[in-house]
Amino acid sequence: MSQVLFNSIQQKVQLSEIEMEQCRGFFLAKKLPKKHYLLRAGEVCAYIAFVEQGLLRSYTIDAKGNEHVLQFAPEGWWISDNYSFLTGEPSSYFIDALERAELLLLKCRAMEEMLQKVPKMERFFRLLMQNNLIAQQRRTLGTLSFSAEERYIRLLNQYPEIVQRAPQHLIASYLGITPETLSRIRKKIASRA
Amino acid sequence: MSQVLFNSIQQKVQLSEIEMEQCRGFFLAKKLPKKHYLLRAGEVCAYIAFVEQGLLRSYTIDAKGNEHVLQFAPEGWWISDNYSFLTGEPSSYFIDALERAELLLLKCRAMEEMLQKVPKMERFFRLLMQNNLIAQQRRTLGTLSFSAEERYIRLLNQYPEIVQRAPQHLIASYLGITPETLSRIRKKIASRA
DNA sequence: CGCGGGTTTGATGATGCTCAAGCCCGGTGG
DNA sequence: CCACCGGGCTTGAGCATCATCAAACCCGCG
Repeated sequence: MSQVLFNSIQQKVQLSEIEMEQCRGFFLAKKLPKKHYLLRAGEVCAYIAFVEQGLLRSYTIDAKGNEHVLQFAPEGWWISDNYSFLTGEPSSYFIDALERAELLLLKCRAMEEMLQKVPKMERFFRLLMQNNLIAQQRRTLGTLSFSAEERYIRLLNQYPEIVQRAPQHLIASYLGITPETLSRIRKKIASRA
Repeated sequence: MSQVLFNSIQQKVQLSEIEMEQCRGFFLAKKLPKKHYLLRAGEVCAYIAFVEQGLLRSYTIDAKGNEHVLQFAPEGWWISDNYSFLTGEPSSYFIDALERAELLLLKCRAMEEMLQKVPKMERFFRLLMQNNLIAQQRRTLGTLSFSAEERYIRLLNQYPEIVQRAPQHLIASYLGITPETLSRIRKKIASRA
């Protein structure tokens, strides 16, 4: 099993060598070139993806035609549309590669089989989802409590590498502001420093 | 085991009579009068609470002294501070009762034992967390995509009973707007109807 | 070398906040 | 039973933040 994935799992549950080996078979390696899509709105999200290398993002396009970045996923992160994956309903999200990426895909069926065979993975995914939920709640509160500038600074502090690697207008979209506003915020911060 | 809890679990996993019976023992019944607290910021969140009856809410007070409602929890919902519960760190949330409530509490230790004894519950909590995550992501996108008025109307459609039961200034706080703004929005909507 | 996407800059405007005051209503004490 | 108190909701005026629209600029790439 890949070292990156191994570490990610080992942080939350202890798997034996054998269990690790058993898990390996359920994942499907995939390379995704820059700008290529893993998922498009309208399709059913067939897999949960673990990012070994590269940078992905998920986003949606709302009724007014505006794009909103939901998530960035660099190495060591998972990305998918949980709703579509769980229910089998068509997704309303897009997932694409901002940098060429190497992924480990887990299809729905394969995941179920893995959870049967290695029950500890049920616990792993429970903890994964729980941690994602905690982070998402923080983000929600952040958008309620803080100004655009404060949110940008918080993002800079928490995920500097993402701010580095993603183009600025996508950072703006993630923060829920326009590219113009982000540009002005950066100017203002720079003038203070 | 309580009927409400039974239904909530049965929606996600199939438990036998015996398993249900086994689970029951791990929960602790508690009545919480109106305005009483289940958790205060600074304390460690000792339990996950299932709401059998009544209405709870979690909120935080930010650095500027503003209150932000994170969640409402009527019958059939779970509420806690996942972060504090998982890590044992002090919480930064308050949880209190907007209506007198009947709860089933699950302490950390008891939860672990239950997961040992009834492994299906690990799956249940995984699905619970996953669904909460989906809902939370929707909320985040909602605050990015929609105006205050649109968000209020969406809340009205999705959770009319919560809008009914919670005081207006808490609804405003949940939506991330001031009570004044919500009042004006309601006036505007009424004048259209 | 020129094209084009992304970023910057400027001017204007809308949405929602702040502060202040009045109102409505339910609960409490006289 | 009534008077009063107080919290929550409403209303208004002025203001801050951020969006919109338009134009210029920058720079990597074909």
